[in-house]
Amino acid sequence: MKEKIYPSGVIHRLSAYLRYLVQLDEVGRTTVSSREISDAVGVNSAEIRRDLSLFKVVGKRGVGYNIKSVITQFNEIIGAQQETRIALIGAGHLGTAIVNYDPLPKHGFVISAIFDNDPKRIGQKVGDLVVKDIRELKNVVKRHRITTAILAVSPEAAQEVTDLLVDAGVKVILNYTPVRIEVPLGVIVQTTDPVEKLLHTLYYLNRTGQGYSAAG
Amino acid sequence: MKEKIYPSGVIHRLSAYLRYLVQLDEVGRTTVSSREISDAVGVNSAEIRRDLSLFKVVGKRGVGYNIKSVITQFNEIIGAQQETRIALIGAGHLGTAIVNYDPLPKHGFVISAIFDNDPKRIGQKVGDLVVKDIRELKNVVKRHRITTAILAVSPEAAQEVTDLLVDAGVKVILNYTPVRIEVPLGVIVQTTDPVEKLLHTLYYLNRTGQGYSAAG
DNA sequence: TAGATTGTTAATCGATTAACAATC
DNA sequence: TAGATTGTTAATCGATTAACAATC
Repeated sequence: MKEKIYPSGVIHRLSAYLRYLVQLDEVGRTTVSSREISDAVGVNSAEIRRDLSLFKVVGKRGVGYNIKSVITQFNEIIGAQQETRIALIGAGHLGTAIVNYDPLPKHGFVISAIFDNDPKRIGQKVGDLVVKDIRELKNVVKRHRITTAILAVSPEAAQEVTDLLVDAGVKVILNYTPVRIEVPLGVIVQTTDPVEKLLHTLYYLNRTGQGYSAAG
Repeated sequence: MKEKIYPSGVIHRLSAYLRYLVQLDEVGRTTVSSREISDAVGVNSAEIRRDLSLFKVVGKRGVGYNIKSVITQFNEIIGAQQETRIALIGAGHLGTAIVNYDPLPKHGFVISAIFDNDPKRIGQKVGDLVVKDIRELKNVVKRHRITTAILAVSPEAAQEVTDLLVDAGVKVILNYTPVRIEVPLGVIVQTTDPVEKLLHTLYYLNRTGQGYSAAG
């Protein structure tokens, strides 16, 4: 671990750039300018060039950056070169929507197993997967060496399931429930909450008639 | 509009504080210290006090802040005192999950109408609402004076539906599709994308064995 | 060449934090 | 009073931006 760890802000922007570049690559584009990325993700073009330069990503003056090359370098920086296997907990409406969310595989994220505790759901198919009993969680997670989980269960069950995940060795939890979950040091939690986003946006709606566009 | 418009970072933290305070209020707590908020939302306690002080929110030394009072003041600052009516577009799995997401009403966000273009879904009930034909969008939005929409349609339909929303007069769009949508100046878009969050988290997972917890 | 866009500097601005007197 | 926590200062650190020479 001699590598420098960059601040959260930079990595956040990097993720946004990567997300956009993969979209461009998909439609067959080969180069892109910092100006164009700026328009798409809402970050100042000078800052984008500075970010890229920080990671030793170089472009061609007068032309722009090579999309495929930047994608490769970004994936290396983030550590997303190989597949990341994910356990999805909760086979309800949200869970089903996540399984069918096609940008995930495009970025190397694969839902490897889906769990629920409802007997009516266990054994049912969701996408290509059969819903497993939550009691099989630890075994399956260990066997498939899964380190990442998406939590799409009821708020009441959130902490209990989190404890199971931690016990099974999961290191990253993307939390789609509205509650804050407690995890030991060493486990990363990311909470996705529409309420915070709506509140944030509401403020600007009420203060300005002006356009304001946020990427994240 | 003589009021000062605060930077995005501050408002983002404010939304996170509010989210947490409402949770505390629900379980009957009356006061909270900056230290406790800090532990919950992952922001330095000095920064929290500085933020509150910026908005003229005062606490009691040795005691902390009065939760109900802070909630009221925050709602005023954000402009969330009264109900915000929301149009939900897309009655699939994600749309259904959003309708049933109970923190929304707790913060004054009410799903007033739900739309789809699939004849099999139109007329069906989702929660307490009957799914309406997307062609009724403009009429309903105008009649209910709806200014906010949540977009939970397929990526292919995203831009087309966005244009309808803009035409109907919607000012805020919470975008749950994986595509970037184009809107005119004056319309605010917030994109919620699990891919960016996963990429961001993956970086820290690969660089540190250390705990790292992000609130937003 | 002419036009476009990078890579980098230098200056500014805002965010973050530790520390502690004030005071409940 | 003793303990706790605010409110605020002062110092630091990192993010942001404009500008433009370099160069494709």
